[in-house]
Amino acid sequence: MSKSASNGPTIRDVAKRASVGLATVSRVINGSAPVADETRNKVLQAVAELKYSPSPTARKLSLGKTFVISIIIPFFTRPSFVERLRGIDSIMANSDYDFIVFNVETMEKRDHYFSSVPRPDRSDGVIIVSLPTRSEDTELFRNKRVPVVLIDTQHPSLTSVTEDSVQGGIDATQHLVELGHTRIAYVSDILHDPLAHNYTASRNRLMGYRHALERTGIPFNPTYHCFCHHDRPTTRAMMREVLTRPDRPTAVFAASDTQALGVMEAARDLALRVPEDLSVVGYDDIEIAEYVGLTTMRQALFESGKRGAELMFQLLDGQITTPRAECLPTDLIIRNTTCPPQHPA
Amino acid sequence: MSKSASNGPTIRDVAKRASVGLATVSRVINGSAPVADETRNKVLQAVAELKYSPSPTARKLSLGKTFVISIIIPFFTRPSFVERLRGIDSIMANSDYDFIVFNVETMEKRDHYFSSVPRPDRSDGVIIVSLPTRSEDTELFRNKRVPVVLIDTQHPSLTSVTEDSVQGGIDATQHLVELGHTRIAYVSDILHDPLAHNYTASRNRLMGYRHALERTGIPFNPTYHCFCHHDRPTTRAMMREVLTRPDRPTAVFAASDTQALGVMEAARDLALRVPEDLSVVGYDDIEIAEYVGLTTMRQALFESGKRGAELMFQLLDGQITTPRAECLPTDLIIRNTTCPPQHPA
DNA sequence: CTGTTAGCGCTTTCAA
DNA sequence: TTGAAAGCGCTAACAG
Repeated sequence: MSKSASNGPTIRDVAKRASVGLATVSRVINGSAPVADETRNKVLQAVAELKYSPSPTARKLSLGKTFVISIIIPFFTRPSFVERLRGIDSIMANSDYDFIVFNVETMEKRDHYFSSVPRPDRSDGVIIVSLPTRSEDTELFRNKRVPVVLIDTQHPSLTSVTEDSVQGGIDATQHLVELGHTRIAYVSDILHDPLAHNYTASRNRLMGYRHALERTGIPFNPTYHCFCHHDRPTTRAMMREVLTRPDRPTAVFAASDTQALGVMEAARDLALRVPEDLSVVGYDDIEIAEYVGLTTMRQALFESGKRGAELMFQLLDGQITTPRAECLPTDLIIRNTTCPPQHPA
Repeated sequence: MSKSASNGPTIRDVAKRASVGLATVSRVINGSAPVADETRNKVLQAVAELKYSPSPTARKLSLGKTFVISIIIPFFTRPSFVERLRGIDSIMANSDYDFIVFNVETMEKRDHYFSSVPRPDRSDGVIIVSLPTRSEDTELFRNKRVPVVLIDTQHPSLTSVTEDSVQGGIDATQHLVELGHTRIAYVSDILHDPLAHNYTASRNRLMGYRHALERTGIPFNPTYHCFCHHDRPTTRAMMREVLTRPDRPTAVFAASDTQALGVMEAARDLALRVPEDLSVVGYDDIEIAEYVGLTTMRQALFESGKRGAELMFQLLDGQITTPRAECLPTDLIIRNTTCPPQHPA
């Protein structure tokens, strides 16, 4: 027996009032089978009089669907993640589905959500943002038979939408190289922490960075790869060290705008002018980047969320059967934190 | 009959395997009644072997609960809203409840969500952030018997947590007055649009502003109340006009940091130095405020979300029976965008 | 302490 | 075209 109080009219009340069977009510409400006009009207009227609207929960149970898409996302609070979420929302809001956000800030949370969220009676589908998946994970997903789409990461057996971070890394570095810089630092998250701001992407950007360097004949200097926890104050502190080294870099490519801001703060602390004494390029093009005039790689953040949601619906419709990996472009937005070095090497 | 495929083991499978009645399984799982140790172990083992976990949907239907708290929030993407959301999440994540975010960006959406979301079979409770409620709305909520808590707005019949915006407006203005300013502008959203960034709060801050002015004997000058759509570019454009007026203000108090940034951009456009030529104080203390050294009113954004969620749980527990209105403090953070005017009046 | 049974509100065969 | 009835997976009386 239910604990709940009287919960508004049920389909049974409507049927009674319209003097029809309750299956008929269901039929007119869902348009799932033809109903005589006259009957339909009676039902519609009863619905109106009772202000009836069907119970989502009962519907779910009967249909064996949940009508929820779960989003597993780290630090949903950070600007770039928020933007992706907004893209997802733009599609979701006009559907029958609700979405539930699972915010991951620790490994335990990650593991917990990875195993508890993708269950057919919990979510009809799950979108995973910026969280690398191992094969054991995907195995699990497949067993549970819940469709999954990845945003910002990839896996051979899952459909995904990513930005080309390797190319982004190349372009950003290339820009600095063309300006004449040779002492170019790369600052990123801690690359061996899968929960870092952006584990996979940071690694890929590093690859792009190294590639761009190498093809220009600039040797990769490991001491120019600086990494720390992904936040402004930490980055600032770290860079204060780096920028006082005798061979301090004349340019830095940061794996995110947030870190780029930390770099600029450090420069300010040391009275280094940007861009004259130090060129800085960021990554993401978050809203504030424009305000501070930061040169940065723009990612299709909103678009990635939107596209991910669209792919999810196609998966749900059975329109996609084999994993599809989409890749979104990335653009260098040149503003005024980069210029040729004062003392070319 | 269900459309769904085989959905994993059910309570019945467990019961069968453990050779007990299915009520017993329910009892050990929920700890809802004493069970003999031996029996319990048999059940637990069966659960483990089958990797059984109960269907949330069925549970909901049976219990007449949804285990979801809905959040109705405008522009959840903006920094200050994100911060409140994070506060809500901090409490929610450790509960049995999921939360669903309904993002309001138009009046239609608002009305739609206000009437469709607070239904007992859709949400066990709803938290409404920064959206004014009329008595017709609260009437509706009461009829539906869904507990509601308001964050950042108030209503006599609902429990709420707000910041004291009037006092905040007073303090911000007072700071400017004490510095010696007399030509102080107030910039805000469009105050007659309930969907403005922050309808109620903007109005209250205006009251505080006027109050602080008046008690110092500075007459309120309506042309110093500037308002426009809540975003940086628009504010920038508007302020470019205002700051070229012959009697241009020497200080501005902006109803949000975002708008304060727009003001500073306008100043930059006109080669006005901040704070020497123009003092600026913002509101919110969003993350970037520190980076740009903005003097601003810090609100307990995260805290408000956290507190709101806590109140919701108390409501759900029946610990609160009559509406309670809590008010959070607000602090002036003085950084370096304010100083005495160059040409005191 | 434990099993049986009756719902929760809906969708969908199956007959009529 | 329509109604009766079964069943989705679970909880909670009610007996035993």
